Amino acid sequence: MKTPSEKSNGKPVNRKLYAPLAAHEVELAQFFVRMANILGIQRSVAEIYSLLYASPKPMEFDQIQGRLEMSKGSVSQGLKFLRDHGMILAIKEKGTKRERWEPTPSLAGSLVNILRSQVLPSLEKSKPTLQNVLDFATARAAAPEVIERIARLQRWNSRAVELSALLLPPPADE
Amino acid sequence: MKTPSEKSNGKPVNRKLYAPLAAHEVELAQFFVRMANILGIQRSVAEIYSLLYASPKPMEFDQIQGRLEMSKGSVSQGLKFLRDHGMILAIKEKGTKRERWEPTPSLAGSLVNILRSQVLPSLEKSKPTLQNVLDFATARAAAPEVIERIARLQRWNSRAVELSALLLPPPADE
DNA sequence: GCCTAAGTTCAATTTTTAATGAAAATTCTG
DNA sequence: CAGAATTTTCATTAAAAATTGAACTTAGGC
Repeated sequence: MKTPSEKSNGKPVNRKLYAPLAAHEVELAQFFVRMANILGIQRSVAEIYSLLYASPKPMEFDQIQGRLEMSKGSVSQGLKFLRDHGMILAIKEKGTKRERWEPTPSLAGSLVNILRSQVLPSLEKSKPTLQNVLDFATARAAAPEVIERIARLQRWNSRAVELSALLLPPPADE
Repeated sequence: MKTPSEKSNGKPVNRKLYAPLAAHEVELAQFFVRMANILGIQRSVAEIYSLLYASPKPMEFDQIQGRLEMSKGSVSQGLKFLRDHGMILAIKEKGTKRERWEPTPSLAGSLVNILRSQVLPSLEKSKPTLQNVLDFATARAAAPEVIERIARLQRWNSRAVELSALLLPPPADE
């Protein structure tokens, strides 16, 4: 007969196998969640990153899932996001199957990656939109002050795109 | 007998009284909604601002509600947000009861106000949190590299707060 | 000072976004 | 290359956020 700590396949359930978060881990997560909110990044991603950030050694999938009591799906998606944005690195030891994860050394670099992917696309997408608006408004003979306002917006947006591209240059390789 | 365009109090319903949005107004709203997303501001607020921005003259409550086909509650809350962040100004003409609204001349100033209220508080709230984390971690004799990471985070945060306070100074009066 | 028009508030509802977990896909390992 | 272990995918569910509208409040006109 199976104990409650076993699934039908005999594999032990994660619950209770991993230590609950320590006080400093909880507070650090609060910090990262706040920062993530500003950037429009979801809580689960911030929690994963925070855990890795406070860990003295790289962590593997099941540890992350167990200590955060989070679903497999969320861990998988969270790690994917962090990987895609260059925020974590895989440490692959020979002889082991599972990968282990740690934060990339440069948090600054990670931030730049995030900003580039979260903010720049919106700015760039706006260029043609604003040109359209200006064309429309001109064609309909809108009030001159309105046309001037829109033109100002367009100049702003262009400068913002240029500035961002300068501050957030794409990585040389990849 | 009442027509369908009248309510029981005899006051005409707004529907059909106001022109639907023109193409350039729709596209401009898309632009402002995108920018609002970056800043974590809701769609309805962006739409109201956009409408005022594209209007050659100040607009009153009912016009805004009618042209955007938006509820009274949303218009009221949206105008409150825009007012509170110095993004719109009330034009009060003598002899009229209703106020009319227009965007403040300086969009740059408005942006600064938004950033100050949306971003700064998170940065500032983090200062004590990070100090706590550091204290906790030290007390538990966490790994030195973890302590170093957290200390670095704390220095970053402090500098971010200082820099923000510098770039986004509070208005002199009010 | 009453009455009505104008605007605000907030509980209920709708919409949007994030998390879950079972099934599918992939990847080592023997 | 079979088979198990690990991870990913994605339809479903749950949670969070935004919107609505009716009741309430406030401000002006008479």
